[in-house]
Order: sequence, then structure tokens, then C-alpha cells
Amino acid sequence: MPRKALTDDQRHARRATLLAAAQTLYRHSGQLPTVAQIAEAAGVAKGSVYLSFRTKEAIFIALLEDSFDRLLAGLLPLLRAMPAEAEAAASHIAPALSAYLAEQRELLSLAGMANAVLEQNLPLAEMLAFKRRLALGLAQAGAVLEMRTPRLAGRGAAFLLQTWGLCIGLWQALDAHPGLVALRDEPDLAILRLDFRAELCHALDAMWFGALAPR
Amino acid sequence: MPRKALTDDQRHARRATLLAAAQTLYRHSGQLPTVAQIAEAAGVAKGSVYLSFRTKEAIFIALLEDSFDRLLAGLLPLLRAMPAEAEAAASHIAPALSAYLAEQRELLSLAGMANAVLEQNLPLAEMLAFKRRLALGLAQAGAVLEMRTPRLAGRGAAFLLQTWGLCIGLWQALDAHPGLVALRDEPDLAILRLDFRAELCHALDAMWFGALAPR
Amino acid sequence: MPRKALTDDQRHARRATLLAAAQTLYRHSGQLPTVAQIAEAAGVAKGSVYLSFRTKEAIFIALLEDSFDRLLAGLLPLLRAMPAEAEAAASHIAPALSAYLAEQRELLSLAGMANAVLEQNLPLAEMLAFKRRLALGLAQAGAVLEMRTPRLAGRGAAFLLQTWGLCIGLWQALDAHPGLVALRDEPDLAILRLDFRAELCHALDAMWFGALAPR
Amino acid sequence: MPRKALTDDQRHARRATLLAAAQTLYRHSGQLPTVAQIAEAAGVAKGSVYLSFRTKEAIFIALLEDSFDRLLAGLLPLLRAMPAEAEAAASHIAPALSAYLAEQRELLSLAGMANAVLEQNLPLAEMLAFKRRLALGLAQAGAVLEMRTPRLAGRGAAFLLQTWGLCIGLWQALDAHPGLVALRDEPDLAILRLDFRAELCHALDAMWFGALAPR
DNA sequence: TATGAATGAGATTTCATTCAT
DNA sequence: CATGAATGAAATCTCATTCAT
Repeated sequence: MPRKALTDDQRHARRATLLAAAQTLYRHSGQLPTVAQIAEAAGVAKGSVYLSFRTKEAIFIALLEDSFDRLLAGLLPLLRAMPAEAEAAASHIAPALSAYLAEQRELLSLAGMANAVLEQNLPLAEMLAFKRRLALGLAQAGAVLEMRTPRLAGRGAAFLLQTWGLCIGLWQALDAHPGLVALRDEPDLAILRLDFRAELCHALDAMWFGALAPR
Repeated sequence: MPRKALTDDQRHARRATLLAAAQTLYRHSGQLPTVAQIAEAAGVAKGSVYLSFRTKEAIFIALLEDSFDRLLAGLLPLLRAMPAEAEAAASHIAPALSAYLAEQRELLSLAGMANAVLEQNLPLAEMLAFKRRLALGLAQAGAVLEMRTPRLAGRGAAFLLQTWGLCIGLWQALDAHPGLVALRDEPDLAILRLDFRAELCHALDAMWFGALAPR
Repeated sequence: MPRKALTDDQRHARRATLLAAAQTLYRHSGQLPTVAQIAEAAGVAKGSVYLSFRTKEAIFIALLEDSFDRLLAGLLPLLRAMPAEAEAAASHIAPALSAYLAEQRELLSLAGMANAVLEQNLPLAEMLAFKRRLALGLAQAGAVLEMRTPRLAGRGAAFLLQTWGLCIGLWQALDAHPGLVALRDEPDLAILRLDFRAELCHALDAMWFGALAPR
Repeated sequence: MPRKALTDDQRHARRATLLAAAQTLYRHSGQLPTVAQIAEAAGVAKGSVYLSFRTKEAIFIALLEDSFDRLLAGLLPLLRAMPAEAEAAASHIAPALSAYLAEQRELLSLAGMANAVLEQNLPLAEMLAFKRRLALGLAQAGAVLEMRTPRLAGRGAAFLLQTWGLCIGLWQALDAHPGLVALRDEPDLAILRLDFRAELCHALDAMWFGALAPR
């Protein structure tokens, strides 16, 4: 009998192995690893990487997509349980979301690379798939959100996109090279040394309250 | 010391020429140009670029710094003229800031590259200088802001940093490759096709109102 | 031994399928297709190609061999019907051979690749088999030729090889990339745009007349 | 004073160094060497090769061009000294041309690669320049030829192209891998073991006589 | 026999930076 | 100061071939 094509499970398992290797390398170096590094870390040959991903960038977009899926998966119940009143809603969302994202360095970090780097060498198909997933997730979550908040009627997804922008932007504003020791000590730079989680919590609280509060 | 002054002028002039060339190339291609391209556009030899900048990335950080300076220069009077009441303040800031930034594609775009790309190959000194300038500017504007809004006492600079994060993050969330034609047409992707200025205005309004309104 | 006969048939059928696929792909792209492409076009798995051919190049050598066989099969009756007199002989051979070859792009094209490319990665056995077939065909046709032309006594095969060289060489001299549009238009390049069939006819006529005419 | 741009002499010298290295490697291996090999043989860095040639193939086209120029340079006086009578003309040209080309393995060998390999990765500009040179050389030599032979009036260049085709084609028909030992010994393959120079001489003599002789 | 996943050598080219002049 | 030739590390991706099933 011929050796059968890989089952979906196997295919998925290999992708997962590569994604895990890529994520680990990225987390530790802060830079996009080379395909050779990823392959070695995953214990496969360089060429084998291209059986699962069309370009190197596709690996990281896949990573980002997965992270984003998990974020949405966590966000939906949060939105469903959200109080209707503005202040309560903000207090409900901001701490939970900021705490979650503070744990997801790679998500934010990769998201910040998406435009500048990843999309440069991404096959059109992969790119569109990614964008569609993003759009779909936002639409779903936006619909849930709108059910809780009449004030956002028709703008739920857009507001979530603004929220998402705040998260990734604030991360970039506060993120710093690990090697930048001086940042740790210099008093003038204290402002850039703020705690990401706390700041994001504040900012989210303000934005959500501001968007939901009656005026 | 006329000779030195002249030299300083010349030095500054060359820097300005290079910066202008780099900015133009970046604006038109959407990618970081090569040193050779910058040199050619500026009418100097490739090696001469390194008389003014220590690395290629330093050029773009300098560009970013300039843009940031101009932004602050425009922001300060805006803050000084800001009404104290929350809703009025938000209505005062949001449209002006979003309109200004909508004109400053490069500022936002470069800012989005700062972490992912530019800082990877930036001499420590340049990096610190940039961060200090950023911090100083935020501190100044933060002080002005705090004078207008008791509610932000002690957190003016931090709030401006959050605002800054919102601006660059939202830009990235909405920015898209010009080549991505499908994005223009596909209805599912409509959410990613929103108008940056309008969305930023909304988001800023919400965040500022939320931060300033008494609860 | 019915089983063996059947197996041989199957083997032959598969080879034929692969050869047809390879030829089609080569004709349409003008380049040596990859093994993956051939396998797909033939409807078999990549690995299965290697059950019929030891290397990719062997496929194209086999193709070339077939074309050559057909050429000889057509040439033999032509030679047998050739008039003895030089001018008549040349007028008999040149138009027929040039017309036939003008229809056989792949034969000439592949023949031109034989030395440069195909033989680089051809197992010795295949190479020898190909050369033997070539030599045998030339010897046969040469013998027939010599029967018609006493002037070529002992040099019939050699003369046919010269003729063969003229055909493939002239093809290369006149062949041009389809993409080379400029060649179509530029007047300076007119010389390289001559009609292959007509030129070959001229050249063959001259060479055969020159070789057969008494001096 | 700034380091001046390379003079034409220097530029030419470097090109010549690279060409010599490439030719030597090609002669000894029979295959297109890699850029790394060429660079090493020429004593320069890999990247430096690209200061002189846009692609690897451009190197070999340049080599071919040079060889072709030399061939034409030798051919012109030969044509000018050519007797008008057909048999004498053929006896004048055939031995000289075949003797010269028998010394120019690389010319013929590279010419055989031009279509199949070299033109695959040649920038359009280089390709056209090569073709133009070829066409120009043929036109010049063709004009000289026509002055000596009324019979070829209007077809001098075309006839030279046919001659050229004969030369490169016959070379390919007789060329064999050095590694192909069996060819040396097997009697069946004797036909493919003929002496290139002698065969080319015969073929040229026949073709030129046939083309010039009155009928 | 048939499959097709896995291999991994291998090659081209780019480009930031240096440094002799 | 200015130049631009020279460097050479770096990295992606292809593809013929193998071999476990």
C-alpha cells in the first residue's frame, strides 16, 4: 500500500512543532529567527519547513493568527459577561484584558511586526487569509459587544479594532530592548519604564468608559 | 570660532539633505531604502552617509525624532488652550490631533518600525538619545497637561504615552499594503478599510473623555 | 510468461506516459520541467518517476532518442529514393529534411541541451545506450547513403553526422527566447530573425551538393 | 582628494581577471563554475564579482563575446584573401577555420550553452548587447564575403550564420564527456570518436563549395 | 509496486559598512 | 573631508533523489 498522504492530524502536528520552535526562538532572541534556526530547533531539515509554510513570514503570521484566535476565544465570554453600565463595563474589561495581554508578549510583539516586516514577503493568499480571519473575529466579537452596549450600535467591531490598536501601540511605546540597561537606571527615562499591564489597564479603562458613558 | 560654526552649519545641512532624501524615498516606496539609494538621492557618495550617521537606522530614528518634535511643538499650544471640562477637552484634542496625524503617514509608519526594525541596529548612544528626547518631550507636555487637568495629576506624561500608543497602534491596525487590492473590494474586509482619521478621532475622544471625566 | 509480458507492457506504458508529459511540459515552457511537474502531469507520484527513469535527465535523453529514431525512420526511405546526381540529390534531401525538422522543435532544442545539460547528470549506462543508438542509426543510414553515392564511400555515417551537426547548430544560431521582443523589431537584429526552415534548406542543399558533386 | 572612480583601464583589468578565472575553471571542469569559485580563483570577494557583472551568466556571455570577436578578427582577413573560384575558396576557408576552431574548445562549448543555459538568467540588456554584437559582426563579415562571391549576393551574412551553425553543431555532435571512457574503446562508437578538426574541415569544404559553385 | 514526505546540499545575490586614497 | 570599490556575512528557497510504509 502506498504511503498515505499525511493525515490532517499529522500535518497539524508538524505545523505545531515548527510554530513552537519559531515562537521559542523569537521569544528568546527578540528577532525573527532564520529558517535554518527554526528547522534545527524543530529537529527537521531546512527544506521540510517549506512543506508546511510557503515562506518564513507565513510561519510568524500563523503564530500571530493562533495568538489572535486565543485572544478572541477569551474575549468573547468576557464580553458576554460584561455589565451594561459604563463604569462597571470598563472595570470589567480593562483589568482582565490587560492582564491577559501582559502575558502575551509575542502576540503584541509580532503584531507590531506584522505591517513592517511580515507582510513584506507573505504570499498574497496567506495575507488575505490572515486579514479575513482578523476581520471575521472582529465582526463576531463586535456583534457580541453591540448586544451589550446600545451606545456602540453599529460600531462594535470598529471600537474593538481601536482597542486592539491601543494594545499593540502601547506595547510598542513601552517595550524596550532587553539589552538597554541604561533604561533601567536613568531617572529621565522613568516614563518609558512604566509597567505595561498597569498602563494598559488605565488606558483601556479610560477608553471603554469614555466610549460607553452617556454624555 | 567662525570655522567651527561654519562646520556645524555644514554638518547640519548635510544631515538635513540626507534626512530629506531618506524621507522622500521612504514615503514613495513604503520600505526602508538602502544606503546607496539614500546617498544617490542626496547627491553624495555612499561612504559619506556614514560621516553624518553611524548606521542606516540612525537616519530613520533621526527622522522620527524630528517628526516627534514637530508633533510636540504643535501639541503644546493645543494643550495650553484645552478646556478643563472633560467633554470639551476631548472635543478640543481629538479632532485636532487626529487631523494632524492623518497627515503624518511617515511619523506613524516609522514609529511602528522603531521597535521591530530600527532599534535592532542602532548604536546605544543614538538609542538613548532618542529615548531621552521622547521622555523629555512627554514630560514637558505632561506637565502642561497636568496644569489643565487635576484629574491627571502625576500621570500626565503617562497618559500622553498612552495616547501616543493609541495613535501608532491604530495606524498599524488600519494600515495596509497599497498592493493589497483585494482589501479594497472584499466586503468581509470592510472593517479593515475604515478611515484612519475618523477612527482615531473617535478613539481619542473616548479615551480623553474617559480619562478626564469625573466618576 | 504472460505475467512478464504484461509487466513489460505496463512498464512501457508508464514510460510513454511520462515521456509524453515531459515533452508537453518542455514544449510549453521551453525549459526542463521539474520532476514534480512531470509526475503531476503524468498523474503519478514523484517517487514513481524513478521506477521508470534513473534520473531526470534520462527522461529527456529517452525523448531525444525517440525523436531521433523517428527522424531516422523517415530519413531511410528518403535516402533510398535519393537520385545519384549531386544537384538532384541535394534538391531531394534538403527541402524534405528541413521541412521535417522545422516541425520538430523539441528534437533540435533537446539535442542542443544534450551536451550542455542532459549529459551532466546521466548515468553512464543510459549515456552509453544513447550513444550506441545514435551510432547504430548513423551507421545504418550511412550504409544506405553510401550505396547511392560512390563519392561518399566509407564516409556516409560521418557525412550524416556532419549534416546532423548542421541542423542542430543552425537551430541554436537562430533560436531565440520567445520573450525577447526586441529581437522581433530591431532592424540590426534582422539577421538573427531568419526563417529556420529556409536557411536550413539552403545550407543543406549547399552541403549535400558540395559533398556529392564531382570536382 | 576623493578616491576616483575606477578608470576604464582598471575596470577592464578587473573584468579581464574575472573572465580569465571563469574561463580557466570552465575549461578544467567542463561545467559553469559557481560565482564563489570564480571569485576565489580571481582573488576577490564574492560580492565584488557583482560590481563587474550583473549576473553569473553575464560573465560567460562576455567570454563568448570576446571569443567571437577574436574569431571574426581572424576571419575577416581570411575572407579578404579568399579566391573567387568555388573549389579554391573552399580549400582556402575550410582548413583555416577548422584549425582555428579546433583550438577554441571554450568558444564552441560556450556557444552551445548560450541558448540552453546562459540566456536563462541574463539581463535583457546584456542579452541584447550580445545579440547586436553578433549581428554586427556577421553583417560586416558578410559584406566582405559578398564582395568576393557574386553568388552569395545579399546572403553573405546568412551564409556565415549557417557556417557558424555548422561549427557549433558539429562540435556538439562530436563532443563527449571526458569521463566517458567507454567511448574511447568501443568499436560501435567509433563514428562518434571522429576528429573534430578533420570532420569540420570536410563539412566546411563541402558547404562552401556547394554554396559557391555555379550550377 | 507506489507513494510522497523528508532531506539537505547548494547557489545567487544584496547590502551595510569599512577604509585606502 | 569625500569617495566608492571592496568586502563577505547572511539568508532564502529549490529540487533531485531517497526510502519507510
